Amino acid sequence: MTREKNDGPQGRPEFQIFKDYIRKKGLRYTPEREIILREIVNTGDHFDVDELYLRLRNKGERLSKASIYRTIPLLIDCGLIQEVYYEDGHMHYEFIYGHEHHCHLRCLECRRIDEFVEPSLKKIEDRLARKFGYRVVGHKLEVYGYCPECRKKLNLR
Amino acid sequence: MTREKNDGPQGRPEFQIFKDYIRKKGLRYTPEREIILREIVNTGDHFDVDELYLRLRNKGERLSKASIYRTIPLLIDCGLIQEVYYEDGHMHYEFIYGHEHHCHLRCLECRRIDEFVEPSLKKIEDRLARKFGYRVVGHKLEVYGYCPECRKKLNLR
DNA sequence: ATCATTGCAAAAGCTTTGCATAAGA
DNA sequence: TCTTATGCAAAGCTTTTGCAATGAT
Repeated sequence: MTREKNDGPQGRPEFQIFKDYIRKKGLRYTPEREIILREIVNTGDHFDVDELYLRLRNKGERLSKASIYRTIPLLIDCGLIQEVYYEDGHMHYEFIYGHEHHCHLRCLECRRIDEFVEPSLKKIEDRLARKFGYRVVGHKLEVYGYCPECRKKLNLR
Repeated sequence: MTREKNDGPQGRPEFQIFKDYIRKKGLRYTPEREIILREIVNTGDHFDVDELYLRLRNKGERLSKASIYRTIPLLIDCGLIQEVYYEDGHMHYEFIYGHEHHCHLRCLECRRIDEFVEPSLKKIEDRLARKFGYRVVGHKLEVYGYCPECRKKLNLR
């Protein structure tokens, strides 16, 4: 019986990736680290430290914010999450493993965020790599403006 | 005799734009505000608060960091500068007035930043506007990877 | 038995703010 | 004269860090 992507929380590849990363670095796979990753995997979206901390607290988990701050660089380093943007005085992160690479469209008024896939960026990357001699590994595109609702509300074109 | 773009510092349109903005808002055009804008215009590139503050101090200008922090939102609001990215624990800004809209290509190793113009993003904006019903006003694209020098140094493809 | 990790509280660093004084308009 | 702006220092926040205790391997 082969393990599938949704074969129970611990069967998800994210946990194996994290474990392998931790072991390879000679670190330790602790309950706290697993709890943090599980919460990120389960809610599978954007998050920030404070919000993640409160969510875990409300579920009765007892762990410190310091542990979250110390775990985040590890999760970034093994490619499970990434920084998305800095706003309201703190960083916002996003769970990316297994998600098709996407970009963000954000409303400047209500802060709603839509996601979109833009395949042509691959070509742009290639062109830049050639033109500047870079080894390109990724990009972040954020398009901003006003969402349909706020456009109406603000009487914009 | 018509005023040209480089007809002395005070003849540059940036100052007029800032003055008009200040007046329109019922604020006051102070020496401190002008000194800050002049430094940004003259160095015409990326900057952060601390660096700008030290540069002005070294030139013998006596003004406080608080004034810089209070002036920045005004300069953003009238479109003379913009936030570029948050790194090393603080925000980085960029002087944009009169600069062709460009995107950034950054080296993850040495932090070098190259700029490039990518006209196809206009089409992407239009497509998104139609598809999501947004009124799109701008975008930020950052492509990252390793510059030619660091590629060699790190032995990357 | 080792040595990394945790929680806590303190420290650090950037940014904001309260207040008395200065100074545009 | 009336208000806004400035400088300073304190406060506010997020994030980092030192340390003793804990726990993974």
